[in-house]
Amino acid sequence: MSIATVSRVLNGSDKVSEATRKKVLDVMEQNGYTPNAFARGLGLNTMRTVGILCADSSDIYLARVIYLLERELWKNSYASMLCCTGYQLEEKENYLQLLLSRNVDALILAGSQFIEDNDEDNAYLYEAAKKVPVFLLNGVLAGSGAYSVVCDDALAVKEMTDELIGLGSSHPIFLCRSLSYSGKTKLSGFCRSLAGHSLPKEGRFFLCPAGIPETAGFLRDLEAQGVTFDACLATDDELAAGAVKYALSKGKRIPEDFQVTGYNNSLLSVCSTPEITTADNRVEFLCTTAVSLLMQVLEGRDVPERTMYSANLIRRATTRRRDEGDLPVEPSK
Amino acid sequence: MSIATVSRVLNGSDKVSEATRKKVLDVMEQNGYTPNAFARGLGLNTMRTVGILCADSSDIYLARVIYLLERELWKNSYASMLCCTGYQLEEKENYLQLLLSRNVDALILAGSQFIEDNDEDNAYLYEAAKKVPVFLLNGVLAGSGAYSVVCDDALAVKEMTDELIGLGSSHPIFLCRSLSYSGKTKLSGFCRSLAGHSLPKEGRFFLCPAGIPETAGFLRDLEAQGVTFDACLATDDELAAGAVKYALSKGKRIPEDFQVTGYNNSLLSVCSTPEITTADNRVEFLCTTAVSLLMQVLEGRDVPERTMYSANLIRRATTRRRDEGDLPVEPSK
DNA sequence: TTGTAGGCGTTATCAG
DNA sequence: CTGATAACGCCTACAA
Repeated sequence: MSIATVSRVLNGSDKVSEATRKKVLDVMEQNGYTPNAFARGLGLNTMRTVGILCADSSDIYLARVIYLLERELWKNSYASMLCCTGYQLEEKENYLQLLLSRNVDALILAGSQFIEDNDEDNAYLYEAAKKVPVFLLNGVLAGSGAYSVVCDDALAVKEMTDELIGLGSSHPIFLCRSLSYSGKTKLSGFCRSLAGHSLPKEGRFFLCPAGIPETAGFLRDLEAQGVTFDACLATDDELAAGAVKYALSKGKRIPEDFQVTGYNNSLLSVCSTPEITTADNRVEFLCTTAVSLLMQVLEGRDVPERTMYSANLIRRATTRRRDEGDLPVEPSK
Repeated sequence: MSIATVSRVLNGSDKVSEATRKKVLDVMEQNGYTPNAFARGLGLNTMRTVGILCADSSDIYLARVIYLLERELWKNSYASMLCCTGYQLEEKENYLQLLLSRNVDALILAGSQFIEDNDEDNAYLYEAAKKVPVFLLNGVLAGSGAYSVVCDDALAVKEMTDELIGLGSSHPIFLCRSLSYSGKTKLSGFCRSLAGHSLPKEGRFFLCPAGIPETAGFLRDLEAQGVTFDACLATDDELAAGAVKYALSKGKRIPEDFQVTGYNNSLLSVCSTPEITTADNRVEFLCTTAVSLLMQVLEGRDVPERTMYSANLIRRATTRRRDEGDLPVEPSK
C-alpha cells in the first residue's frame, strides 16, 4: 500500500485491484484523510476552479446569472471563485489579475460591463484570453480569442419599440443606466425602430440614475423640463418599475396614458403594480450554454467564438393589447 | 539572484536590499512571470480563500449578503469560493466537503437554512468547525465551536406585531416560507406578541409557497377557507409583495382594510405599490461584522462566539400611521 | 497490479 | 543580505 497506490485510487486509475482499492478507501475513511488540494494542484496543474467576474452580484439579474453559473459548473465538478469588481476599470483589472495568479482554469465575465469603449482598455482581457479561456456573457470583444454568448438585445428592443408605436405611442423614450455594451446595443434597437417609423431619435434617450424612486424623480424632472413622452422603454426592470412609480405619482393611467417596458423578466416585473411588460432574455439558457461551451473548450474541442440567441417578449399590464388571447407568463426567477 | 531571493521579494521580506529587490522585480516584469499559486499554497499551507455557502444566491437578500461578504473579504485579500447548495441537506454536506477538500481557510454559511432541526444533521458542521473557523450568519449552532452573527429577528417581529395590533389589527396572521431557524425565530416573536395581547396563536401562522402570484393565491384560498385576517406579517418582502397583490386583487384598501409587513428592506419593498413596511436587518453591518470577526479569528485572536444586533423598523405605506412626523426611508440595497 | 523515485514551484531553515 | 537545500504532498513514468 504505497503512496503511489493511494494516488491511483484517488484519481480513479483502472490499474488498481478492487481489493486494494477497497483497503485504501477504508484506511482513508478511518483516518479521516483528505488529500492536500495544493499538492494536488501542483501535480495536476489545476484545481478545477473557474473565476467568475461580475460588477455587482447583488443586482437582481446578475445574481441569477451567478447562481446558475455556479450550479452548472458544480455539475461539472468545477468550483467557482466569485469576484465582484464594481464598475471601475482598475478594480476589474486587479480582480482579473488575482484570478489569474490563482491559476484558475477559465474566466467567465458576467454582464456587459466588461467591455470598454476604448479598445485599449480591453487589452488586459485579450492578455488574459491568451492564458486561459475567457467567456463573455452579454458582451463581445472585437478581435477576440475570447468566447462570447450574447442575447440579441437590439432585436428585442426594436421589436418592443415597434410594438409600442404600433399600439399608439407617438413619443417613446429610452431609458438606460449606462452606455455599456448592452446599453448601447439596446439603444441601437430603439433607434432602428424609430427610424423605421420616421421618428426622430434626437433627445429621445436618457441616462438615468439608479434606484426606483430616483428613476421616478428623473422622469418627473424630464416632464417638468418640457420633454414630451407617452411611453418608456427601460433597459431593465428596475428602471421600468421607477417609470411605473412616476406614472402613478402623476396620476397617469397605465397603459392608457403611458406605456412601460422593462428588461430581464425579473421578480421586479411582477412585483410592480401594474405588472411590467418585459423581455425575457433567458438567463438559464445563457448560463447552461456558456458552461457547456466552456467545458468543451477545456476538453480541447473547437467551439464557435460567438453564439447569439434571442429574447422572448413577455406582455403584461404596462402595455396595451392588440388581442386578448395571451396567457399569463411567469417571471424567469 | 537565487530562487530564494525571488521568494523573499515575493513575500515582502525585509531582508532584501533595495537594489536586488528592484532587479528581481524588473526581471519578473520582463518575463511576465507569475508565481505558481499551487506551489505557493503548498509551502504556505493557505491560498487565502474562504468558502461561502448559501442556499440560493439568486435570492434578493442572500445575493446582497454574498456581494458584501465578497467585497469585505477582498479588502482583506481573501478570495471567495461561492457554493450555492440548494435546500437539500445532502447537497449542503457535499459542498462543505468540497470546500474543505480545497483547503479553504474558513467557511461562512450565509442564511439560516444551514441549521437543521435534528441536531444530528448538524454533525457535519461541528466536524467542519474543528478544522477551520465556521461562521454562521443568521443562525446559531447549539454547542458550537462555530461563530455566529445574528439579527434579533424575534424582537423585530414582536415589535412589528405589537405595532400592527396597536394600530387596530385584531386578526393578524404570520406567513413564512419555511420553518428554518430564522422562520422559527420570527414566529416566536409573533407568538410572543399575540400572547401579550391575549390573542390565540392557534391557526394564525402559515407556510406559504414561494413566488408573488403564488402567495397572493395562497391568501385568497385562505380567505375562501374561512380564515379571518386583517393584517399579514411576512418573513420576507417577496411574501409581503404577494400579500399586497392579494389585497389589490380583492379590492381591499391598504392599509385601511388590510395591513402588511415584510422583512429585509429589499428592493421589492419599494418596488411594490403601495410600498411595504418592513424590517431593515442591516445586512451591511452583518457582513462587515462577520468578516471582521473572521479576520480576528484567523489571526488567532479570541472573539465572542455569538454576537447579536437588532433590526430597524421601516414604516411605509402598508401599515397605518400613528403620527405623521416620519421621514421616508431608502431601501438598504 | 504494485512499489520506487524524480519532479512540480514555492517556502523556510540554515550556513555563509 | 544572499545562496544552497530540505521540506511541502501528490502525480507519474519506469521498474519490478
